Amino acid sequence: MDKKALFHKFVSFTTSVHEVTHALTQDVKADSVTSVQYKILENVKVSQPVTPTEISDCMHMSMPNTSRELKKLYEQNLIEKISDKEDRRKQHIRLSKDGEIMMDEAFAAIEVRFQKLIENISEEDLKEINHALDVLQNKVFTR
Amino acid sequence: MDKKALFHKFVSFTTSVHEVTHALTQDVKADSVTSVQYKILENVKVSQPVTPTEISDCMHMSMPNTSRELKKLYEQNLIEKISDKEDRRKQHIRLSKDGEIMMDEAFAAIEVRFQKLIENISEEDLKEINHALDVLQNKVFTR
DNA sequence: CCCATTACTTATCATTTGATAAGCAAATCA
DNA sequence: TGATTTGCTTATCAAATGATAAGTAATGGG
Repeated sequence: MDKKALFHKFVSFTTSVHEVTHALTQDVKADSVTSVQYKILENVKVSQPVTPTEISDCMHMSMPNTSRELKKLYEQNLIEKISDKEDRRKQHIRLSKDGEIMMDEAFAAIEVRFQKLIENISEEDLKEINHALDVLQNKVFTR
Repeated sequence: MDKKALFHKFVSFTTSVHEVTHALTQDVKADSVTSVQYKILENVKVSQPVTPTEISDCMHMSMPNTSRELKKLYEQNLIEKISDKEDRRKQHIRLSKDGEIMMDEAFAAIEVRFQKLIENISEEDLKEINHALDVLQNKVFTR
Protein backbone atom coordinates (compact mmCIF):
# COMPACT_ATOMS: atom_id res chain seq x y z
CA MET A 1 0.00 0.00 0.00
CA ASP A 2 1.39 3.38 -1.03
CA LYS A 3 1.13 5.36 2.18
CA LYS A 4 1.99 8.61 0.49
CA ALA A 5 -0.89 8.22 -1.92
CA LEU A 6 -3.13 7.20 0.94
CA PHE A 7 -2.26 10.44 2.69
CA HIS A 8 -3.29 12.52 -0.31
CA LYS A 9 -6.51 10.59 -0.60
CA PHE A 10 -7.09 11.18 3.09
CA VAL A 11 -6.55 14.91 2.74
CA SER A 12 -9.00 15.34 -0.10
CA PHE A 13 -11.45 13.09 1.72
CA THR A 14 -11.40 15.19 4.88
CA THR A 15 -11.80 18.30 2.75
CA SER A 16 -14.90 16.79 1.20
CA VAL A 17 -16.26 15.80 4.58
CA HIS A 18 -15.86 19.37 5.77
CA GLU A 19 -17.60 20.74 2.72
CA VAL A 20 -20.52 18.37 2.93
CA THR A 21 -20.84 18.98 6.65
CA HIS A 22 -20.94 22.68 5.97
CA ALA A 23 -23.65 22.21 3.36
CA LEU A 24 -25.73 20.07 5.69
CA THR A 25 -25.44 22.37 8.66
CA GLN A 26 -25.49 25.83 7.18
CA ASP A 27 -28.20 28.09 8.55
CA VAL A 28 -29.57 25.47 10.94
CA LYS A 29 -28.52 27.43 13.99
CA ALA A 30 -30.87 30.04 15.40
CA ASP A 31 -29.71 33.63 15.11
CA SER A 32 -29.77 34.07 18.88
CA VAL A 33 -26.67 31.94 19.36
CA THR A 34 -23.21 32.36 17.88
CA SER A 35 -21.37 29.58 16.04
CA VAL A 36 -19.32 28.70 19.07
CA GLN A 37 -22.41 28.63 21.27
CA TYR A 38 -24.15 26.38 18.77
CA LYS A 39 -21.17 24.04 18.79
CA ILE A 40 -21.35 23.89 22.57
CA LEU A 41 -25.05 23.08 22.40
CA GLU A 42 -24.32 20.29 19.90
CA ASN A 43 -21.74 18.94 22.28
CA VAL A 44 -24.08 19.08 25.25
CA LYS A 45 -26.90 17.54 23.23
CA VAL A 46 -24.80 14.56 22.26
CA SER A 47 -23.13 13.84 25.56
CA GLN A 48 -25.16 15.40 28.34
CA PRO A 49 -24.71 15.73 31.17
CA VAL A 50 -21.32 17.29 30.69
CA THR A 51 -19.06 19.41 32.89
CA PRO A 52 -17.64 22.78 31.84
CA THR A 53 -14.16 21.26 32.03
CA GLU A 54 -15.14 18.52 29.59
CA ILE A 55 -16.60 21.07 27.21
CA SER A 56 -13.48 23.16 27.53
CA ASP A 57 -11.24 20.18 26.76
CA CYS A 58 -13.11 18.74 23.86
CA MET A 59 -13.93 22.05 22.20
CA HIS A 60 -10.35 23.25 22.64
CA MET A 61 -11.31 26.45 24.37
CA SER A 62 -10.09 27.99 27.60
CA MET A 63 -12.09 27.67 30.79
CA PRO A 64 -12.74 31.40 31.07
CA ASN A 65 -14.15 31.52 27.57
CA THR A 66 -16.14 28.34 28.08
CA SER A 67 -17.56 29.80 31.26
CA ARG A 68 -18.51 33.02 29.52
CA GLU A 69 -20.32 31.26 26.69
CA LEU A 70 -22.09 28.87 29.07
CA LYS A 71 -23.25 31.86 31.04
CA LYS A 72 -24.74 33.39 27.91
CA LEU A 73 -26.49 30.12 27.05
CA TYR A 74 -27.79 29.93 30.60
CA GLU A 75 -29.12 33.47 30.40
CA GLN A 76 -30.97 32.47 27.24
CA ASN A 77 -32.48 29.52 29.10
CA LEU A 78 -30.94 27.04 26.72
CA ILE A 79 -29.01 25.06 29.30
CA GLU A 80 -29.29 24.06 32.95
CA LYS A 81 -26.49 23.92 35.46
CA ILE A 82 -26.76 21.26 38.13
CA SER A 83 -24.11 21.22 40.80
CA ASP A 84 -22.63 17.91 41.79
CA LYS A 85 -23.86 16.46 45.08
CA GLU A 86 -20.51 14.98 46.02
CA ASP A 87 -18.13 17.62 44.73
CA ARG A 88 -19.77 20.98 44.95
CA ARG A 89 -17.17 22.62 42.73
CA LYS A 90 -18.37 20.56 39.77
CA GLN A 91 -21.29 21.30 37.55
CA HIS A 92 -23.33 19.19 35.20
CA ILE A 93 -24.63 20.91 32.12
CA ARG A 94 -27.81 19.76 30.39
CA LEU A 95 -30.01 21.26 27.75
CA SER A 96 -33.09 22.96 29.13
CA LYS A 97 -36.52 22.35 27.63
CA ASP A 98 -35.93 25.27 25.24
CA GLY A 99 -32.46 24.03 24.46
CA GLU A 100 -33.78 20.56 23.63
CA ILE A 101 -36.37 22.03 21.32
CA MET A 102 -33.80 24.20 19.57
CA MET A 103 -31.38 21.34 19.06
CA ASP A 104 -34.05 18.86 18.04
CA GLU A 105 -35.11 21.27 15.34
CA ALA A 106 -31.54 21.79 14.22
CA PHE A 107 -30.83 18.06 14.01
CA ALA A 108 -34.12 17.45 12.25
CA ALA A 109 -33.18 20.01 9.61
CA ILE A 110 -29.80 18.39 9.17
CA GLU A 111 -31.38 14.96 8.89
CA VAL A 112 -33.77 16.13 6.18
CA ARG A 113 -30.81 17.28 4.14
CA PHE A 114 -28.92 14.08 4.83
CA GLN A 115 -31.83 11.91 3.76
CA LYS A 116 -32.11 13.97 0.61
CA LEU A 117 -28.41 13.45 0.00
CA ILE A 118 -28.79 9.68 0.07
CA GLU A 119 -32.30 9.32 -1.32
CA ASN A 120 -31.22 8.04 -4.70
CA ILE A 121 -28.63 5.62 -3.47
CA SER A 122 -29.38 1.95 -3.95
CA GLU A 123 -29.85 -0.41 -1.02
CA GLU A 124 -26.69 -2.18 -2.04
CA ASP A 125 -24.63 0.98 -2.04
CA LEU A 126 -26.09 2.03 1.30
CA LYS A 127 -24.82 -1.20 2.80
CA GLU A 128 -21.41 -0.52 1.35
CA ILE A 129 -21.47 3.01 2.76
CA ASN A 130 -22.56 1.74 6.13
CA HIS A 131 -19.68 -0.71 6.17
CA ALA A 132 -17.21 1.93 4.99
CA LEU A 133 -18.28 4.22 7.83
CA ASP A 134 -17.67 1.42 10.31
CA VAL A 135 -14.27 0.62 8.88
CA LEU A 136 -13.03 4.20 8.97
CA GLN A 137 -14.57 4.97 12.33
CA ASN A 138 -12.95 1.92 13.93
CA LYS A 139 -9.60 1.91 12.22
CA VAL A 140 -8.70 5.52 11.55
CA PHE A 141 -11.02 7.92 13.31
CA THR A 142 -11.00 6.13 16.62
CA ARG A 143 -11.14 8.45 19.52
CA MET B 1 -31.13 -0.29 5.52
CA ASP B 2 -32.23 1.79 8.48
CA LYS B 3 -31.66 5.30 7.20
CA LYS B 4 -32.28 6.84 10.60
CA ALA B 5 -29.53 4.75 12.13
CA LEU B 6 -27.30 5.55 9.20
CA PHE B 7 -27.81 9.24 9.89
CA HIS B 8 -26.70 8.86 13.49
CA LYS B 9 -23.67 6.90 12.42
CA PHE B 10 -22.92 9.60 9.89
CA VAL B 11 -23.12 12.32 12.53
CA SER B 12 -20.74 10.65 14.91
CA PHE B 13 -18.47 9.82 12.01
CA THR B 14 -18.20 13.42 10.87
CA THR B 15 -17.58 14.47 14.46
CA SER B 16 -14.68 12.03 14.63
CA VAL B 17 -13.32 13.27 11.33
CA HIS B 18 -13.34 16.81 12.64
CA GLU B 19 -11.58 15.80 15.82
CA VAL B 20 -8.89 13.81 14.07
CA THR B 21 -8.39 16.58 11.54
CA HIS B 22 -7.96 19.01 14.39
CA ALA B 23 -5.41 16.76 16.04
CA LEU B 24 -3.45 16.36 12.80
CA THR B 25 -3.41 20.03 11.93
CA GLN B 26 -3.09 21.78 15.25
CA ASP B 27 -0.14 24.14 15.51
CA VAL B 28 1.06 23.48 11.96
CA LYS B 29 0.32 27.00 10.84
CA ALA B 30 2.94 29.69 11.30
CA ASP B 31 2.11 32.40 13.83
CA SER B 32 2.34 35.08 11.18
CA VAL B 33 -0.92 34.02 9.56
CA THR B 34 -4.37 33.73 11.09
CA SER B 35 -6.53 30.62 10.84
CA VAL B 36 -8.57 32.04 8.02
CA GLN B 37 -5.44 33.07 6.15
CA TYR B 38 -4.01 29.59 6.62
CA LYS B 39 -7.19 28.06 5.25
CA ILE B 40 -6.90 30.31 2.21
CA LEU B 41 -3.31 29.23 1.70
CA GLU B 42 -4.38 25.58 1.92
CA ASN B 43 -7.01 26.25 -0.68
CA VAL B 44 -4.55 28.01 -2.98
CA LYS B 45 -1.95 25.28 -2.49
CA VAL B 46 -4.37 22.57 -3.51
CA SER B 47 -5.99 24.23 -6.48
CA GLN B 48 -3.73 26.99 -7.72
CA PRO B 49 -4.08 29.09 -9.71
CA VAL B 50 -7.30 30.31 -8.23
CA THR B 51 -9.28 33.54 -8.53
CA PRO B 52 -10.40 35.62 -5.55
CA THR B 53 -14.00 34.90 -6.53
CA GLU B 54 -13.37 31.16 -6.39
CA ILE B 55 -11.75 31.49 -2.99
CA SER B 56 -14.65 33.60 -1.83
CA ASP B 57 -17.18 31.03 -3.01
CA CYS B 58 -15.57 27.94 -1.74
CA MET B 59 -14.50 29.35 1.61
CA HIS B 60 -17.92 30.90 2.14
CA MET B 61 -16.61 34.36 2.78
CA SER B 62 -17.56 37.69 1.27
CA MET B 63 -15.50 39.26 -1.49
CA PRO B 64 -14.50 42.26 0.61
CA ASN B 65 -13.19 40.04 3.37
CA THR B 66 -11.50 37.72 0.91
CA SER B 67 -9.84 40.69 -0.70
CA ARG B 68 -8.65 42.00 2.65
CA GLU B 69 -7.10 38.69 3.66
CA LEU B 70 -5.48 38.18 0.27
CA LYS B 71 -3.97 41.62 0.56
CA LYS B 72 -2.43 40.69 3.88
CA LEU B 73 -1.04 37.46 2.46
CA TYR B 74 0.33 39.41 -0.48
CA GLU B 75 2.01 41.89 1.84
CA GLN B 76 3.64 38.99 3.62
CA ASN B 77 4.92 37.71 0.27
CA LEU B 78 3.07 34.45 0.63
CA ILE B 79 1.05 34.73 -2.57
CA GLU B 80 1.36 36.20 -6.04
CA LYS B 81 -1.35 37.94 -7.99
CA ILE B 82 -1.26 37.52 -11.72
CA SER B 83 -3.79 39.42 -13.74
CA ASP B 84 -5.54 37.63 -16.54
CA LYS B 85 -4.34 38.47 -20.04
CA GLU B 86 -7.78 38.28 -21.58
CA ASP B 87 -9.91 39.73 -18.82
CA ARG B 88 -7.92 42.27 -16.91
CA ARG B 89 -10.44 42.39 -14.07
CA LYS B 90 -9.60 38.83 -13.15
CA GLN B 91 -6.69 37.70 -11.05
CA HIS B 92 -4.95 34.41 -10.63
CA ILE B 93 -3.61 33.69 -7.20
CA ARG B 94 -0.62 31.42 -6.69
CA LEU B 95 1.64 30.71 -3.78
CA SER B 96 4.90 32.60 -3.91
CA LYS B 97 8.21 30.88 -3.23
CA ASP B 98 7.82 31.69 0.47
CA GLY B 99 4.23 30.56 0.44
CA GLU B 100 5.18 27.24 -1.13
CA ILE B 101 7.83 26.70 1.50
CA MET B 102 5.41 27.50 4.29
CA MET B 103 2.70 25.20 3.00
CA ASP B 104 5.11 22.39 2.14
CA GLU B 105 6.30 22.48 5.72
CA ALA B 106 2.77 22.49 7.04
CA PHE B 107 1.70 19.55 4.90
CA ALA B 108 4.86 17.67 5.78
CA ALA B 109 4.09 18.08 9.47
CA ILE B 110 0.56 16.87 8.90
CA GLU B 111 1.79 13.90 6.93
CA VAL B 112 4.20 12.89 9.69
CA ARG B 113 1.28 12.77 12.10
CA PHE B 114 -0.87 10.91 9.64
CA GLN B 115 1.79 8.29 9.01
CA LYS B 116 2.17 7.89 12.74
CA LEU B 117 -1.58 7.43 13.02
CA ILE B 118 -1.55 4.53 10.58
CA GLU B 119 1.86 3.06 11.31
CA ASN B 120 0.54 0.05 13.20
CA ILE B 121 -2.23 -0.83 10.80
CA SER B 122 -1.83 -4.05 8.83
CA GLU B 123 -1.49 -4.06 5.06
CA GLU B 124 -4.83 -5.78 4.86
CA ASP B 125 -6.60 -3.14 6.91
CA LEU B 126 -4.94 -0.37 4.94
CA LYS B 127 -6.43 -1.81 1.78
CA GLU B 128 -9.81 -1.88 3.44
CA ILE B 129 -9.38 1.72 4.57
CA ASN B 130 -8.30 2.76 1.11
CA HIS B 131 -11.40 1.16 -0.35
CA ALA B 132 -13.65 2.70 2.29
CA LEU B 133 -12.29 6.15 1.48
CA ASP B 134 -13.07 5.59 -2.19
CA VAL B 135 -16.58 4.40 -1.47
CA LEU B 136 -17.47 7.34 0.75
CA GLN B 137 -15.76 9.89 -1.44
CA ASN B 138 -17.58 8.69 -4.53
CA LYS B 139 -20.99 7.93 -3.11
CA VAL B 140 -21.56 10.38 -0.30
CA PHE B 141 -18.96 13.11 -0.25
CA THR B 142 -19.02 13.80 -3.95
CA ARG B 143 -18.51 17.41 -4.73
C1' DC C 1 -21.64 54.70 -27.34
C1' DC C 2 -24.27 53.85 -23.16
C1' DC C 3 -25.71 51.00 -19.62
C1' DA C 4 -25.60 47.03 -16.88
C1' DT C 5 -22.76 43.61 -15.07
C1' DT C 6 -18.62 41.55 -13.32
C1' DA C 7 -14.31 41.32 -10.59
C1' DC C 8 -12.21 43.21 -7.25
C1' DT C 9 -10.86 46.99 -3.69
C1' DT C 10 -11.22 50.23 0.13
C1' DA C 11 -13.14 51.78 4.22
C1' DT C 12 -15.68 51.29 8.29
C1' DC C 13 -18.12 49.22 12.00
C1' DA C 14 -20.06 45.74 15.11
C1' DT C 15 -19.49 41.34 16.94
C1' DT C 16 -17.16 37.31 18.08
C1' DT C 17 -13.41 35.03 19.66
C1' DG C 18 -9.03 34.30 22.11
C1' DA C 19 -5.86 35.25 25.77
C1' DT C 20 -4.59 36.59 30.34
C1' DA C 21 -4.82 37.99 35.20
C1' DA C 22 -7.05 37.61 39.32
C1' DG C 23 -10.31 35.68 42.41
C1' DC C 24 -13.28 32.31 45.10
C1' DA C 25 -14.85 28.21 47.22
C1' DA C 26 -14.53 23.35 47.70
C1' DA C 27 -11.60 19.44 47.94
C1' DT C 28 -7.33 17.05 48.86
C1' DC C 29 -3.22 16.10 50.97
C1' DA C 30 0.71 16.36 54.00
C1' DT D 1 -4.64 22.52 60.27
C1' DG D 2 -2.50 24.83 56.72
C1' DA D 3 -0.94 24.62 52.02
C1' DT D 4 -1.93 23.19 47.45
C1' DT D 5 -4.80 21.84 43.82
C1' DT D 6 -9.08 21.70 41.28
C1' DG D 7 -13.26 23.62 39.10
C1' DC D 8 -15.18 27.42 37.85
C1' DT D 9 -16.06 32.66 37.50
C1' DT D 10 -15.30 37.54 36.57
C1' DA D 11 -13.10 41.15 34.29
C1' DT D 12 -10.54 43.07 30.73
C1' DC D 13 -8.07 43.59 26.48
C1' DA D 14 -6.55 42.68 21.84
C1' DA D 15 -7.25 40.53 17.63
C1' DA D 16 -9.86 38.22 14.15
C1' DT D 17 -13.88 37.90 11.68
C1' DG D 18 -18.25 39.25 9.47
C1' DA D 19 -21.22 42.57 7.32
C1' DT D 20 -22.20 46.55 4.63
C1' DA D 21 -21.67 50.66 1.77
C1' DA D 22 -19.32 52.76 -1.70
C1' DG D 23 -16.01 52.95 -5.35
C1' DT D 24 -12.96 51.66 -9.58
C1' DA D 25 -11.93 49.56 -13.75
C1' DA D 26 -12.86 46.24 -17.31
C1' DT D 27 -16.17 43.76 -20.00
C1' DG D 28 -20.13 42.93 -22.75
C1' DG D 29 -24.68 43.53 -24.66
C1' DG D 30 -27.85 46.35 -27.08
